[in-house]
Amino acid sequence: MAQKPSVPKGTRDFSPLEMSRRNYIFDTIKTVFQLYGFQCIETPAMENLSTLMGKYGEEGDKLLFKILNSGDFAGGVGEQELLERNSIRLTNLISEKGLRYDLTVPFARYVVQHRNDISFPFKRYQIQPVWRADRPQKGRYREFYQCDADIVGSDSLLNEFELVQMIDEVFKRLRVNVVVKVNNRKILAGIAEMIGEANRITDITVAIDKLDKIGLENVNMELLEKGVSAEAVRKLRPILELTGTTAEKLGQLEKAIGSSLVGQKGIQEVRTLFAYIGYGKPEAKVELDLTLARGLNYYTGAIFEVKAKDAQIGSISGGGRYDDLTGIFGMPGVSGVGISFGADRIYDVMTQLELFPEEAVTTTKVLFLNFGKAEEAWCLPVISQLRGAGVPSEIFPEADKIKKQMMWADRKQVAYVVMAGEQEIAQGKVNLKDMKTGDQQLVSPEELIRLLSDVHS
RNA sequence: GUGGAUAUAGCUCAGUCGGUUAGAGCGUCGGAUUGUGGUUCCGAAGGUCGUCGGUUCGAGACCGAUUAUCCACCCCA
Repeated sequence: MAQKPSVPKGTRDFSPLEMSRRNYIFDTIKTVFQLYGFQCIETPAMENLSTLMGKYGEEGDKLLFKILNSGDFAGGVGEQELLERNSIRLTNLISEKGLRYDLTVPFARYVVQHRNDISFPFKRYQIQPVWRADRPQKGRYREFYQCDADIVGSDSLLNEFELVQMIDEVFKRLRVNVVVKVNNRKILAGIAEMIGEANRITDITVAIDKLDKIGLENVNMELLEKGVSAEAVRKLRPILELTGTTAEKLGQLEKAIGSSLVGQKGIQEVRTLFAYIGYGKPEAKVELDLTLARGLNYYTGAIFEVKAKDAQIGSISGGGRYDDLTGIFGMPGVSGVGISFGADRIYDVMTQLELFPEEAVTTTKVLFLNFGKAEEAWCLPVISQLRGAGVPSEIFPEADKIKKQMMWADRKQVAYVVMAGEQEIAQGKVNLKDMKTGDQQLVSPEELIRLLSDVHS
């Protein structure tokens, strides 16, 4: 046997069924984005490496897919560099482009590059694949889609609120039960400041992010290992153990870190956001989670994360505010806030919970069986009329056995089959079969068009 | 980058202590039924047991290497 073909690891094919379901998710997200006034843009799959490198930390750089220069890419490499075997230097010589790692950095580049054509605040959405060279595992791919919505050029917390509303709306429409977790980097900074470890904020946030996964004791151990003082760990403990309503948590937190300026600002922001949320009355549970940290280091204000209640798959959506993302591209002082829906994980959750409605499958509505040349000639004008009326219709291209044609219709999940053979045509009618119930009725072509273009669609 | 597991038909997997000719279910194809699918019955096709080497009279099974895949960690959507 020939070698079995395959796709690169972490990548996937999508069948017609999978695609109609994926499009159901994409369409829902797109509709909600547009409902809130976001406009669509696209950026290239590849970016200059100079745009991407250094934006995702040292780890991130390793996870970038690099594209080999075209032509004689080894031509410019000297003996010296080859002998050195320094991968990073060598990479710079033979690759100057990479596949995008997320949609936020290309968007920042876009904003800087097109600043004269954009009127701020700029609300954009973008639904495109991104690539990461990490090791795939459950719910984790090397090629996956992100659905991002960001607002840049506005500091208002109304934007944060709008994003929470959109999260709520999207998951309401998809019928996925979620918890929206909210936190604020400024509060985390305040905490770090108060326990006397202000410059260890990254280590601290990364560690406490794991709280619900590995427990308090392990978090403390990790903090100590990273060199955070025992005194600081002791001080941190009561803050991590805060309970109660959001207002109660904030009250206690204020006592604990109120003397930190940045901490106080954070508390204020969260209060304002929750006040807005109070007006919006979202269906999903929105809660303040002080242990929510999120990895991306560019967040400076609010951070969001969405988890599916009934499935264990990690976060299916997340985002936050970044005060100065465009600064690295030479455009300081532009604040942005955004969210990203992980369509692939949402798909996995919905599959697991069987949440896809039947209508999510897009297929032919009616198939005309093929009885031969004479019947074809009679059917084709009827099919044209159906299509004209917006009914997805087709005729089986071969005059195969009826059984075979029926089987094909069944597998394609066609809703109706029309049989117009010699008998029916003699009466000027067709036999319409409902594939779900098996019922058949003899109708005229006019009735057929009326029936199929009717309510059902 | 670190650790663990797996690899047998298109798919999911069984294969006992190393012993004759490699097993099932599902799927595919054909037929029962030349104008009726999703249910039933009958039949058929489909395998270099991931690859290379070793142990042995004998290897799908044991050992080594290699490749691929999956899972977990790190990190993340």
